[in-house]
Formats: sequence, C-alpha cells, structure tokens
Amino acid sequence: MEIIKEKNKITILSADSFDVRDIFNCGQIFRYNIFDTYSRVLSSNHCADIIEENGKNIIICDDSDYFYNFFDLDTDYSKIKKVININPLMDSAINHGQGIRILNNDLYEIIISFIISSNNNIGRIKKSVEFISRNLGVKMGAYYSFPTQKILADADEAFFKAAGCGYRSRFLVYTARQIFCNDICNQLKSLDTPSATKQLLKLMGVGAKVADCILLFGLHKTDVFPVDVWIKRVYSQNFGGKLKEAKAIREFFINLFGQYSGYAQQYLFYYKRDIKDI
DNA sequence: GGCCAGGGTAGAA
DNA sequence: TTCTACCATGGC
Repeated sequence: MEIIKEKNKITILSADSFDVRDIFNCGQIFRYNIFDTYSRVLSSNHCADIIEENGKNIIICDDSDYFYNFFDLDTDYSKIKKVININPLMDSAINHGQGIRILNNDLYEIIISFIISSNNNIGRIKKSVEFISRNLGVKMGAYYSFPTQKILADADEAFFKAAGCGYRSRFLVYTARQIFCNDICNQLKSLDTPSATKQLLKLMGVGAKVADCILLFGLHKTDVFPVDVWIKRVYSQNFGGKLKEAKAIREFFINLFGQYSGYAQQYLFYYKRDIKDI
C-alpha cells in the first residue's frame, strides 16, 4: 500500500483494501457521513474528510498521525485476507467487503457507543451517539467532539433517555461514572485479551458480545469474535452449524480463524447484513 | 400491530 | 451455574 503522509493530509495511492463505504458501513463506527463528493468521520475530538479521486483516497484531517493509526494503515490486509479465505463463502465475503479496515477508534467512545448498541439497530445507535456529542461535546468549528469522560460522568439518566438510549440509560449513567472515577480506559490499554475481557464484563451494560466489540474496535484485539443476530444467521444458514449458544458459536469461529478472528467476523457481518439471501 | 435491531440484567430455579 | 422475563424505541 503506497501512502504519502503530510501534516494534515494522507494520500493513499491504491484503492485496494481501502473503501470508505466498506469501512464506515460495516458497523464498527457511528459518527460518520458519506456525501456525494466526500465523506466525514469523527473520532473523539478529531475530524477527517476523505475524498476519492482516480482510485486515490485523500484524507484531509486535523492530525495525520492520529488518522494514520485510526485507519490502521500499517496493517497488510492482503496477507490477512489470504489466511482467512478458507472457503467459497469467505471468498465472497472478502470480495464484498474488500475495502474494510478495522479502525483504531477511541476506546471511551467505543465503550459508550456499544453499550447503546445492545438490542438496538445501527440507525438508532447513530442518532443517540450524535445527540450525545451535539449536546455535551465541545464545538470544534463545523463539528462536535465526543464528550470528555468528566462531562459524561455528570450526565443524568434523563439526558440519556432524551438521547433515545431507552432502558440502557441507567447502565450508561453508572458506567460513565465508573470509568471516569477509576480511570478504567487507561487500565484496559495495558491488559491482554483475557484480562481486558474480565474487566470489561464488570461494567454495567457490557456483556460478552459488547465486550468483544470493545476489544476489537477500541483495543484492536483481533483474537475475538463478536456474535450478534447476523453472525448467528450466517453460522446456521451458511456454515451449517447446529450450535445454539453464542458462546459456543464464538469458540467455533475462533478455532477457525485464530488471531484473525476479528477481521473474519467483520467481513461476514458486513456480507450477511448487506446480502441477506446468501 | 407484531416483529426486529451489532443483548444485558436481575431474579428464579 | 443456567434459564427466563423484561427492558425502550423507531422502522417496517
């Protein structure tokens, strides 16, 4: 992958394994917009605009070091794709989502966002996260930052309900205070996957599936496999599996894909959700 | 009007 | 430890 990095600009010269539609629509991030001529993505207090032209992607941003890491530009996706391409279904899924990259998003924003995601749909999750940012974030010119831990720790249940978080509002109040008061995010960053999982499961509103999403999208632990309703479908309908419990299905896929489980999960989730009749 | 959505919690057994 | 009722809400 040929990349030119400047102070406020990153130019990706090849369109292989980089497509903003695949990256943003695959369910790993909720603060983005895809317009006709460009796309905009927000992460913590950062903003980037991406322009596609002649097979190139030009990222205009406030901090190219942040977004070089954010877009995971040091990772060789062609190598990963070869390893996980174990059958015709995976070949189709990888081809469908060829431009996917697993983002290195802000851990705190990911924890809050994925607590909201439980038994919810992506459209509503986007609206809630946008409401929270617009009302408690810092105005950064044309956009709002995600709220700081301190600000969100002061939010009450009525605020999260106004954001459309429903019954999850109680969990969010409790966990936002827990994270801020005990510096949970910095603790998590130093842990391996099993230890981080154990700590995440102590947070109110975080169960096995949300913990896996936080590990994958917030801590870039790729040896996990979040099992949601779409993964259950692709497992039973396309892998011919007979297991029922999410925990067992998770183990099945981790045995298949090992350290690349998280990548494989994203290609499968995006494929199954886009093309339901496979 | 019932079903679904990137599930989790709390209480019962 | 596992099982189950219940949880808000908008879109279809």
